[in-house]
Amino acid sequence: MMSGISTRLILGDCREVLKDIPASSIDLIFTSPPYADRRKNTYGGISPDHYVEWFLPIGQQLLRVLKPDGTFILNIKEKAENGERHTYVIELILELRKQGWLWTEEFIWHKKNCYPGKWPNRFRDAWERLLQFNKTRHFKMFQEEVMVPMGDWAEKRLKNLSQTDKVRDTSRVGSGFGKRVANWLERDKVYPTNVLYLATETKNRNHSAVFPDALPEWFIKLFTKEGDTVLDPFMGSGTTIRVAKRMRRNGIGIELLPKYFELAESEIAKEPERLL
Amino acid sequence: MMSGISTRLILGDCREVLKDIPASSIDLIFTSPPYADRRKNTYGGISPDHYVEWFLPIGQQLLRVLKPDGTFILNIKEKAENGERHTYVIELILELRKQGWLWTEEFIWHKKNCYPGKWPNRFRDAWERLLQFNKTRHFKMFQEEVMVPMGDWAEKRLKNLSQTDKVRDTSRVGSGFGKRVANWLERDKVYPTNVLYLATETKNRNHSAVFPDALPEWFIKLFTKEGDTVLDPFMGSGTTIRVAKRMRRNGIGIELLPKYFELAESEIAKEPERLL
DNA sequence: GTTCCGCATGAATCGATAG
DNA sequence: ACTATCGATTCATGCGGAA
Repeated sequence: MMSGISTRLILGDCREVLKDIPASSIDLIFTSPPYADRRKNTYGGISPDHYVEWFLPIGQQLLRVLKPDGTFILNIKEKAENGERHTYVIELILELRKQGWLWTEEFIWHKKNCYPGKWPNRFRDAWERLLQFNKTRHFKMFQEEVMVPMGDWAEKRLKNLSQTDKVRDTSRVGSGFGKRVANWLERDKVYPTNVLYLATETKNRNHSAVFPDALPEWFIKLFTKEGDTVLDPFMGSGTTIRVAKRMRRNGIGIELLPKYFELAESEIAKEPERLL
Repeated sequence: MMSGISTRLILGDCREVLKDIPASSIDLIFTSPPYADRRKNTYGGISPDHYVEWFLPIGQQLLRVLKPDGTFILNIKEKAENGERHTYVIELILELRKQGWLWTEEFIWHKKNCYPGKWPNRFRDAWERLLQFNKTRHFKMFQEEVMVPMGDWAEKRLKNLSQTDKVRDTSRVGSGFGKRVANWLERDKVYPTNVLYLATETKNRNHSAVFPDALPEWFIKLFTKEGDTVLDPFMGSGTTIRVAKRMRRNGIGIELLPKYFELAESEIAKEPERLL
């Protein structure tokens, strides 16, 4: 094939389909399972009280198919029920750890424009969890790929290096100190934090996506290189796999409902790969 | 008493002191307990593995002293250890529910300026949890008190004003157009979300763990009225109780260490109550 | 009076080194 | 092997002095 990458879309129940995927073959799993996206009737309508036991066999398969240095990002948010936040998400974290997953980090998606509404006992929910799990402590991470422009601080002050930083740097033993300072002086980008402040954009598409392209894009940049493989076992309308294709990553998307599967197929077909 | 409100500061271990506080007498508990293994030289550094069992007796007392329609806000963040996020905070949530607490909501404090640093496997941590617990589903909440002056759309409307209009507006003080702009600013208030985007406090160098006044202030406005009572069992340098005094709420602050107790005393003494 | 700039310093985390 | 200590890394903010 010219492009060198492949995009596989599979119609079916990921509890079964995942069994056919080879072990240690996936670099990044990025997914937003039902309930995070309110698809209540999918998968027979999982009740919150049975969510953990429903998810665990899937977690086991994901653990199998992920490469040792790969990463699993789970986008999820518990619903409020009877005036309380339900506990199935935090229970799931504890159970996935028992399965062998490392709970490496919890990123926050801070939604710029969240769903409107008003309730007597709570405000609008403007954030979701992006739980990071890994198989080992030494996973691939390409931090430079997601650096962001420096804040007002340096833009206004012409990238001044504080005296403290100079002293701290000078005090370190060994060679290479001058080079490091030079790098600092010319730097205009900084590493991001574990909070992603993104809008939930719905424009330019005729359906409402669960999350904006920028969300999977950020994690694909951070945890994979071109030619790596991204898996989304709950593909939905195909955002993750479509973005993966655009970024020249191999994609495997699994979706149970024909309606979503066909939508994803057509959306992904339309998406061109980025030029080399 | 002229002021009509009282501020009680108690030097001692809250595990003991709380027993002397009458049942159902507190409207709001806002506290930031020592984080596991932090402030070792001060609180003796509770180890992560024993954090839950250390906190539970305190949770029991807090449940007793809180009014049925009162609220308990717990500011906390788990540390990273051996490359993983520790689970003691989410375990604490589960255990507090077993104690009878309702886990009503989880607010996020998105820190504008988080601690710097770089590691091979994670980014800077820019958020903390503000866990909301209640005794009943029908608690006091004064949402109008924390409405934010400008929503996104109002902000955009102001930005869309031409520069000429802005100049004309400032040059014609009291003109009809100027009043309308002022009205936009005053009138277009929207309810906030469950994410608070605030900077940490860096000016107060006497205590290592100060959150900005705006943090307790927001929750005091949201969950209490003038004359209500606010409790902070881990007072530290006294931010919560000082803000409560300024806002004409009764305050009860408990602190174990004489050093912080005296600091809190002097800071709170300096703080004037807001005029009626 | 503003604006600008120098500077110290944080509820951090990891890896290496030492006991 | 396991724990305790230490050095290295990093950046937004507010204060105070200067222009």
